[in-house]
Amino acid sequence: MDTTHEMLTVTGQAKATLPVGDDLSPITVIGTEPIRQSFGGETLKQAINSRRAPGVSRVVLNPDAHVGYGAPVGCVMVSPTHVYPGPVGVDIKCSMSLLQTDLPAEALHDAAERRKVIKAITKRVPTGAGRGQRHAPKSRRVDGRLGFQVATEGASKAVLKKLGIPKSWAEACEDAFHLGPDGTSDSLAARLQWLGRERDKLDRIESKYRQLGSYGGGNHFGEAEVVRLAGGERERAVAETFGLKDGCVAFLSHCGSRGFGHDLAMTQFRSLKSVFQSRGLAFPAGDPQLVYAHADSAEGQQYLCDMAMGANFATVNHLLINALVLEAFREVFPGIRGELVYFISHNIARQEPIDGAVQWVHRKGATRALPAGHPQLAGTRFESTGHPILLPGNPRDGSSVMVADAGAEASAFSVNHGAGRRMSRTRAKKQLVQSEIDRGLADHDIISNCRTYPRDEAPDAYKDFNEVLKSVRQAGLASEVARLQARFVIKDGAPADD
DNA sequence: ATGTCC
Repeated sequence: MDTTHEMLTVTGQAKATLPVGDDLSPITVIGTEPIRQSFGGETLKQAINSRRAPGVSRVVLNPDAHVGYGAPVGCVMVSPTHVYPGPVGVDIKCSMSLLQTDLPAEALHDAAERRKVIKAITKRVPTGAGRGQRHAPKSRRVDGRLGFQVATEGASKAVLKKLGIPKSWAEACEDAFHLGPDGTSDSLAARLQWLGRERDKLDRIESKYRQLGSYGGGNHFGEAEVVRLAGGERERAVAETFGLKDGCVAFLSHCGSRGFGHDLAMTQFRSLKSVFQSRGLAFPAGDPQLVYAHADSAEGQQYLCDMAMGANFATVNHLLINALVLEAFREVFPGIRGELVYFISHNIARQEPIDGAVQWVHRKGATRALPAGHPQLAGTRFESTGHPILLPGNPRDGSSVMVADAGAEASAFSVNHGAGRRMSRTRAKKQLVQSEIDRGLADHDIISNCRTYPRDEAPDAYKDFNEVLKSVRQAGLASEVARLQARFVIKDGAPADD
């Protein structure tokens, strides 16, 4: 145990605080004892740096926390005045989505049937860096004009119609579209036109539009699941509102804004860094990755435009993937129905009422968790339940659908975004044995599109998901509504021969 | 996360 761990003051079974000095309120730490012990010293240092950074009013560290870009992945950083691009992250609006079908789980009993669906999906939705639109039919080809519309309008009626996405799915989004800081999409259009002219600022931007409807690589994935509803009466009622169907197949996706958002984020890091340097400003804790802007400054407004456009791209990317996945399922199982349960981000800054004031809530690898009655749910179909929280665990131990409890206020209305890394990619590749990973998944009758499962993405490269979920429950943040059991996984990796 | 080192 190092010095920083000794500074953790335990305030509940799964809650602690970490003091940061200078009369600042301490960091809220969520996690059972074993989870708190799993935090590395560098992770805690990044959390302290974030809390001490200018304009920051509050920081929450979640059970899935690990080292990130400036701030830990798995943290919430709140500011009434400042925006922080690093703590939004390089994959702007990286998100989870869940598609519920009415296909009974038994239909996927035979591996041969699952192989057919895998093939139908990978034919439509590519994986891997730089990949996109390999076999998109003309009707769904994203040219410069449609790409521009996607970036500036998000999931508008016109965009959904052009891409053949059901218009009702916009209502199952945390945010279906993002406007510029002036409250219009005109500011986004102006900004995008300017970026398009500055070739050194955003190179070959139109080539990135064609990645719409693709997964990418790393920890992104698509996964067919069997839905198992939790036992409680209240949980059953909530599951019904969410549209979850016990014993039926659902499809969970994890991806973000691909090369488009990446380029916008990297361009912002570079330009804000040079603003700091030219003005002789010090980086918070000396870390350029914690570069920031006042939300109402010219730089802040430009960042918010770029974040909004990355977010719009990520939103339509997810919705298109879900439409293509449903189409793939229907190729194998004609006539089945599918509805989007929810689409929710874990890399975004949003304005929300926190501690009595509207503030910028930066969720970096953290999921919004608004309980029943929260003002931002007024008028939505989740007003009286809270919205669905989609938490990927790992294919072996499952994933979870949760709903926020009133206690979520303690964590700035946020929970974790998954299990969180236990070991670095390098360590995982060195330490984990390929044959054991593949056998472990085979033992659970889980197949994938990969010949061998990526070692750095193996279940054991991540923290114990059940301990993470226990942390969330014991801290009083959220309750489990359903568990998702993986039947097959789509990931970027060596393709299986078939 | 990212045409994973222009």
